[in-house]
Amino acid sequence: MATATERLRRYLDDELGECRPEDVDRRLEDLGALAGALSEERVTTDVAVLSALSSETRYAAVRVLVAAGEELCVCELNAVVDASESAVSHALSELDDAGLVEGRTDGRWRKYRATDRAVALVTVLDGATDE
Amino acid sequence: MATATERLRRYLDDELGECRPEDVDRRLEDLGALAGALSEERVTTDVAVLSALSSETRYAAVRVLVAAGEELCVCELNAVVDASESAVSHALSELDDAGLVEGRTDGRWRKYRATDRAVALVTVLDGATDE
DNA sequence: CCCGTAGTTGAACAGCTGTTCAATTAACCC
DNA sequence: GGGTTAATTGAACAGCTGTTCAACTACGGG
Repeated sequence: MATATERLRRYLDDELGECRPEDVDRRLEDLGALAGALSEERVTTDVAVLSALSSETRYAAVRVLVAAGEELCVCELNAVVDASESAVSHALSELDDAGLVEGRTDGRWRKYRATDRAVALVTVLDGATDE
Repeated sequence: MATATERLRRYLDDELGECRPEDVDRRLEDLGALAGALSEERVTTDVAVLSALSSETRYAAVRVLVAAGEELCVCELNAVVDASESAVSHALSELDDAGLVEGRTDGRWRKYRATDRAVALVTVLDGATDE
């Protein structure tokens, strides 16, 4: 880590023309603030959400639910998602854990809907909110 | 797949009270349209982007770049991202492949910035666009 | 040209992951 | 209560992944 700080000092020296120890300290502080702007817990949560979507089966399931705009029955997802029934069930379970879908039981049918967060993420991936 | 259609038929029967073969066909068509709204290529691309962010090292690097709002030198990232220099390099390379960062060489320094897409995704994860 | 620096990249490896298979659970109907 | 249906879940396994290590490439200065 000392070498990382050394290199940063040389970089600032290069950029600023001259570099005092306090310049390095300040820069490290500024950079640390950027990294520290979100908690470790938040990083873990966000990465869990992103991981939940980084599989074609789970992503497809979420896409269908978002496109539907309302809850769908698991048997409907099984009919259109290109994966086995068991794989779809695993996918829905993990999406539920990640807070991207919400499920409810209706008799022996089970229905899922996309959460607002899933909608927001999918919308961004579509580029609809590019501004 | 025949059993999936059979179950869908029973579901529609249950939901609609009665179910004709053309009802099943129509529903399958509607569901298929939801799934088919985006191309296979697009699914692959989106999943690649999401996968690129589903690692704490890559996610942290992108978060810092987004928070910085401007390009940072690799040595600056090395100073704040909690990973080895080599791991950070691998991370940046994959993020670049996924279109989430853009790099340029400045002498022997190498600098990266977050792309608009990365900014949009991170913003959504923050909930800033929840509406 | 040589040396040192900045950063990248490939291979190895430990650990992780998604699907399959089979068992299981819960609900409904007779 | 038994049988069937709807869906879930755990374990196994093949394949994938992130970090480390070491080698490499490119650039700048003397």
